[in-house]
Amino acid sequence: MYKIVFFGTSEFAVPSLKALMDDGRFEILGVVTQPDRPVGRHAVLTPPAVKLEIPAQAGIQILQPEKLKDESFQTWIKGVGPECDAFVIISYGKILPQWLLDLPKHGVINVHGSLLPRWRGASPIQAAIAAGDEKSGITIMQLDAYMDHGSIIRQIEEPIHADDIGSTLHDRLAESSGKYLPDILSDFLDGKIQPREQDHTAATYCQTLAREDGKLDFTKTATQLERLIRAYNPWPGTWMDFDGQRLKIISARIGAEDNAKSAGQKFSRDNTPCLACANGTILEITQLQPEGKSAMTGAEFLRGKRNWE
RNA sequence: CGCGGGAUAGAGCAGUUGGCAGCUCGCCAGGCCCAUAACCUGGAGGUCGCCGGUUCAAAUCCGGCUCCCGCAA
Repeated sequence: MYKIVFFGTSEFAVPSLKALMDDGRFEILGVVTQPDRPVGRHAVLTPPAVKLEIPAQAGIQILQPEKLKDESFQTWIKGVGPECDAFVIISYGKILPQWLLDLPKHGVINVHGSLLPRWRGASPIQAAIAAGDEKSGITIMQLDAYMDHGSIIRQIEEPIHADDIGSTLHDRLAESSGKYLPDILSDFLDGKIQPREQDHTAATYCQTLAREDGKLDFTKTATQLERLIRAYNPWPGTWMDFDGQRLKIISARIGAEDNAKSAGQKFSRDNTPCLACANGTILEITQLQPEGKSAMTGAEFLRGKRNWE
């Protein structure tokens, strides 16, 4: 049995953790995840998704160090690390320092949500949809000292559909990871797979996203914005200013062009609120959400808001 | 007790000097039309989130409560 320690925090890591827990080839000596954080409107202290997946009777040790330098964590990881075949890190949320990468026998294995070297960084799924990529996928790789830079063990492609939003692609990639990771990890540890170095000249990068990044810029084309709206749904979401408030745009489609409209102009067509974008391209808003209100369709929005045009 | 918006017909919203509850849709019936998601006529559908208070009279003023949501984290 291979001994591993699992580092992971968010939903993306859950299918992989479950797959490894259920697989007799692996013994999980511990799960390292972020501390419980205040979440939501009333800042309720909430455990990370990964922690919630671990049944109490599994007897798996859970560690939630605030910092990797915490003395108790260091003592534990340095004790258990050298007997590990590998650490598996998926969506953990911290950069692992070199001393930690050096602990396990075969290093640290990472799953990244893109086909590296494309989309290194913190938001590969949103970046792929926003860029109009036709396919995405997961990369199982060795972690080295640079971000998403290590040698590739294996990649699994996943097509991006025209109606994919951030969460749907996220979920498929997470499932894909859970489905393939155990076998690939096992083969790698058996020495059956020789990792290959990335083509670093082909690397592209994406940033950590914040809510501000979701502000729609109507000097872009409707095609670009429609992709962005899907990519950023549900996180970080896209929005525009209207009536002194923030209007979240949940979904939209591309309408027939109209060169008489100027970029950013609001109008309606067939009971659907529309926005003019670059070069006369038109975005038809199908679903949106005003501040303080629940999500509604574009037609519903127009019934109450007479000042859209 | 982090800041803020909201709850009125099936949906989206108006409605404060307190005085019979409205609009745009949808729905039902009928009409017009070759036809229609278009147009015309009529109709059904509300304990105005809940509890209490003030008043001759409360959607509206006062107090308490529940739920939904935007921001922030």
